[in-house]
Amino acid sequence: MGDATQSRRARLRAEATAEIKAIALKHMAADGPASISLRAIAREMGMTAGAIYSYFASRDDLVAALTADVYDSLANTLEAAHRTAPSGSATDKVLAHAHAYRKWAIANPEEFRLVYGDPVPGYAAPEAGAAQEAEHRLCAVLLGLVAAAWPQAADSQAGCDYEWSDFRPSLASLARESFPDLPPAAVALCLRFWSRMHGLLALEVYGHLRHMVGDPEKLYEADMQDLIRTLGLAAAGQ
Amino acid sequence: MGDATQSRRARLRAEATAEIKAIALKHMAADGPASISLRAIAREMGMTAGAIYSYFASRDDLVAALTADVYDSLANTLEAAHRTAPSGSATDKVLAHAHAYRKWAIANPEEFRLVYGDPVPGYAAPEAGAAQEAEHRLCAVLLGLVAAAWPQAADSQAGCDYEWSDFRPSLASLARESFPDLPPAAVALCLRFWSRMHGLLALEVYGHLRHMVGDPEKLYEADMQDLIRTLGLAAAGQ
DNA sequence: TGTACATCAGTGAACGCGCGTTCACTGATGTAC
DNA sequence: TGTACATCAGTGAACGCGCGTTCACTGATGTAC
Repeated sequence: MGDATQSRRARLRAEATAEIKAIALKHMAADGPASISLRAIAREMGMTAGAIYSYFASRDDLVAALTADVYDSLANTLEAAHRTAPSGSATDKVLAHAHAYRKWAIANPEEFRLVYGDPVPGYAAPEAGAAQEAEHRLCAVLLGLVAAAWPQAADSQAGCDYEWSDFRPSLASLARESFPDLPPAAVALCLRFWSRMHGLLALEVYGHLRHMVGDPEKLYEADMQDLIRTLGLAAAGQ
Repeated sequence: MGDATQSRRARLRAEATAEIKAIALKHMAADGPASISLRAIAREMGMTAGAIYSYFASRDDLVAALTADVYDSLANTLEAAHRTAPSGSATDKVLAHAHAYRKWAIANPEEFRLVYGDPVPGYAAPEAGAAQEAEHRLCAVLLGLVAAAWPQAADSQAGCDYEWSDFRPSLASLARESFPDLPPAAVALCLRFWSRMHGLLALEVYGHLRHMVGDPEKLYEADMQDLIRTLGLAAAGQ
């Protein structure tokens, strides 16, 4: 490990790898996930097509790395939002999460599409891997949020009858282990919270709000305020 | 117009055209919108690639026809639901709309993706066309729904401040012409209702609920009941 | 009813293209002594 | 510090493939008289 020198090669390698990924995402943003092409990336980098194979063993490898990166970045973003919420109140945590999620999605629409949109054609995602692990982290963050809100929100969910068997074992066991006091209805609320953010973000990212509304953020904020209110949480300013 | 005989050719032509579209959608379901290929369609129909050009002038033409069909089918479905709702009550209309929308999306996931997911690579949608007209019809149905519910739902939206200028002119004028009594906050509610259905449906169609929940329909129903409740509408059974 | 002509769905071969991937190679960078 | 060797990013040519699209053609179906 002859530090400074060897890490020069390593650094160049890391930079090139990052550039390949960045260009792949850029192309995806323009034309959908099908347009990720090793040859096009190489062209843009001023390299020969074959040179990419110094960095990724195949196109599928690149897509897998991309996917893992994106899940990781999203999970980090949301965990950070949870940690740095202005106060510990459930309302603040929910709003911080919602803001962070939207900010990430709007700043990185390609990433959002890669994870939540159509699959890359011809790419078969590995059954278990970094993506599954990150999905786990995302669920954990959402469950933490609902757990914080549940003491105040439980009443508003009184009419919802759920059993643990309504959920897949992996989600049910995650919930029961991390938050033993939470009932199944709280897990349902967690998924509905997620979908509520997702609906507005997906419409915005895919351009369906463009012809409807000038400031999608305002609509998103209003919906989140409505959520806070109907859950019976304390208003934001305390 | 030598009826029976000439319409034989016309019928065969219509059947072949429909088959081309059906196969295109089927391929899209398997591999995303990028996988719509004239050659693959011709192969599956036992024809030569060039034969497709008897029915569509180009691949873009096929995609445009597909998109128009899908928008039309969705608009027809939702308009029918509005017309045949069990009673005229706002609650019944909202639930009928929500059911019809989900039923359509789950029965036709390819269609849902074509409209709400990634674009077909290399396809530039025409600026004005059947798609825009159908989108208009969809907005009109949603506005009708909110108009029916507004007398009861207005109170729950008291905190929402909207101006007409918050919306794009096309949407604002559609709302003001069709329902002159509706305030801007009702249009916002309309978009939020749409996005609320969309969130759960998009997650389900794209497979993100598969690892979470056994019966996504139950979650969707629960969310719609919650919506009804928080809007202050009368419960479903009257 | 029969014949001459028009229509037009479908053929088969060809075009040029961009793709992922392989392979023998070059040459600069880094390592060991 | 200098030399011999190893590593490895990148080259350039080639492969086979599927694609959209064009084009001159054939032959069955439909039309007009």
